Amino acid sequence: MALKAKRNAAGRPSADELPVRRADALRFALEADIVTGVFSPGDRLDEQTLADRFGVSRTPLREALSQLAATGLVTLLPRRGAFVASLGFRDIIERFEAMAALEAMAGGLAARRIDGPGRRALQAALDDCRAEAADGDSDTYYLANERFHHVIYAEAHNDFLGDEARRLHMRLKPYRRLQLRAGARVATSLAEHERIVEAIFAGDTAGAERELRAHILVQGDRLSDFIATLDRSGLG
Amino acid sequence: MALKAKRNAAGRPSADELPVRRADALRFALEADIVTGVFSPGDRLDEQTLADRFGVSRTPLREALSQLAATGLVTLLPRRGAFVASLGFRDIIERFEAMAALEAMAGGLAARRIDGPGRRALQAALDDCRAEAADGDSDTYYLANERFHHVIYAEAHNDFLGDEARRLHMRLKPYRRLQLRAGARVATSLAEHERIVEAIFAGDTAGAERELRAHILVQGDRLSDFIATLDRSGLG
DNA sequence: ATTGCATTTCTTGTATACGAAAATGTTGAC
DNA sequence: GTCAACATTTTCGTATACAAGAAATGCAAT
Repeated sequence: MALKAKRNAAGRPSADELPVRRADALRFALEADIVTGVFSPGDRLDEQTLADRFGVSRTPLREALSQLAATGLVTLLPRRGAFVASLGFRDIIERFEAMAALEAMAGGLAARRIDGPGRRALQAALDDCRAEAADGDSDTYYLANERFHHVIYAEAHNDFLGDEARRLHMRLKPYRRLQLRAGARVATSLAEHERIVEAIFAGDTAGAERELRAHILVQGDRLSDFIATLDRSGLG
Repeated sequence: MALKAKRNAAGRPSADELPVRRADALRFALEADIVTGVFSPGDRLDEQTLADRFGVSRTPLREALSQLAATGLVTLLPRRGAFVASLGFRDIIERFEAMAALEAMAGGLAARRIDGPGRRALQAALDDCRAEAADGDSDTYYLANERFHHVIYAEAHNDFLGDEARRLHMRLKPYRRLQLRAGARVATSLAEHERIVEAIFAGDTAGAERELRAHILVQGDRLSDFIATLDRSGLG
C-alpha cells in the first residue's frame, strides 16, 4: 500500500509536516521552543496568541498543550491558563534520582545484552566524546554525550526504558542550559564514560549500574548547586 | 454525592459532577474503566458514543483521550480513532524492567530516609499483607500489596519517583487482571515483602534495592509466562 | 462468484460560537 | 492615600458546526 501524502485544499505556506494532525506538529514545535529556551520556565502560554502565531485555531493548540501537560513540560492551571512548567530545587533532584535509576538499569542491561555491532557503536560514541572533550567545546561535547547515552539505551534493548530516559532528559534540558559552561565537568564526565564503557564491555552488570547511577546523580548535584547560587525567584 | 469544587488542583474522579474541568473527570472515569477491565486492551473508544454516555460533547472527551494517550493507556491512531493500548509480550517485560529500576531506587532511598512514623507505617502495611495473605483472598492481598508499595514510595521522599511508579503500575493493571488467581505467588510475595522491610529497617540500601528489583522482575516474568500460555491474538 | 472501483456513510480533525470564571481597571468611601 | 466593592474585559472551557479522510457498501465487469 502506497503512502500518499495528500495536501490540504487550503494552500498553507507552512513547511510540509510529517504529523497528520496539526496538534502533533504544534506539540513538537512547542516542545522545541520550550527545550531550546524560546520560552522559559514560568512563561505564560496564551492560547489565542499561540494559535495566531501558528495560524491555527485554539482547538488543536489546546490539544497540544494538554499533551504537553501530561508529559510534564507544561503546567495547566484550571481556568487560569498554561505555563511552562517550573521545576523547583527539589523537583530537579527528584527527577535526577529517577533518571539515575533508569540509566543504571539501562547500563546493566546493556552490559548483559550488547552485541558486536553495539560494541562498535558504543566505542564510536565514546571516541566521539573523547574528540569533543579534546576540542574543549562543551556545547558539542554535550551533543556527543547525548549520543553516547542514546547508544546505551539502544544496547539495553528496552525501548520503553530508553523512551522514558529521553523524556526525562528533555524535561530537564531547560535547566541544563543554565550551566552551559561546564568547566572541569567535561573531563570528569569523559572519565566516567570510560569507566562505564569498560564495565559494559566486561559484562560487569553491577559495575555498569554503579558507574551510570553515579554519573547521573552527580549531574543532578552539580545542577542543584549551580541553581542554589542563583536568584531562585525565577525557578519556582 | 456532592463534590467540592474548591482546591481541586489534581481533579477528582466523578463522571456526572463538574469538578473543575469535564475533561479531568472524563480522564479519571476512562482510566478507571480501562484498569478495571470495563474496556479491554484493543477495544475501540468511539468519541461520540463515549460523549453520549457521559453526557458531554466530544471536545472535553477528546481532550481526555489525548491525555490518556500521552500517559500511554490509550493509543491514538491518526484519523482512525482511539483504542485501549495493547501491550505486546515484549512491551510488558520492558515496562516491568523499568518499574523494577524505579522501585529498587525507591527502596534504596527509603532505607536511607525512612523515619519513625514511616517505620510504623511500613510495619503496619506489612502486617496488613500478612493478614490478607493468611486470609487467602488474593484480591484483597493485591490491595494490601499496593498499599505496601505506596508506603515505600512515600518513604523514599521522592514524589516524582512514586508518581512514575504508580503510573507504570496502573499502566500494567489491565494485564494483571489476567492472573488473578495468584496461587502460591501470595506466599512468596509476602516472604519477599518481609525481606524488603528487613533491609529497609536495617538501612541496607543495596539489600533493599536488590530485593525490590527481584520482587518486581519476578512478577513480570510470571505475567509473561502466563500470557505466553494464552491465545495471543487478543494481546497484540 | 469474485475482484475492482465508485459512492456513500461514518468518524475524526479543525474552526467558530457562546457561556462562565477569573484577572483587571475604575470608582467611591474611609 | 489606601482599600474595597463593582463593572469591564480577557480568556478559559464546552458545545456545535463544518470539512476531510478512511472504512463500508453497493454496483458492475470479468
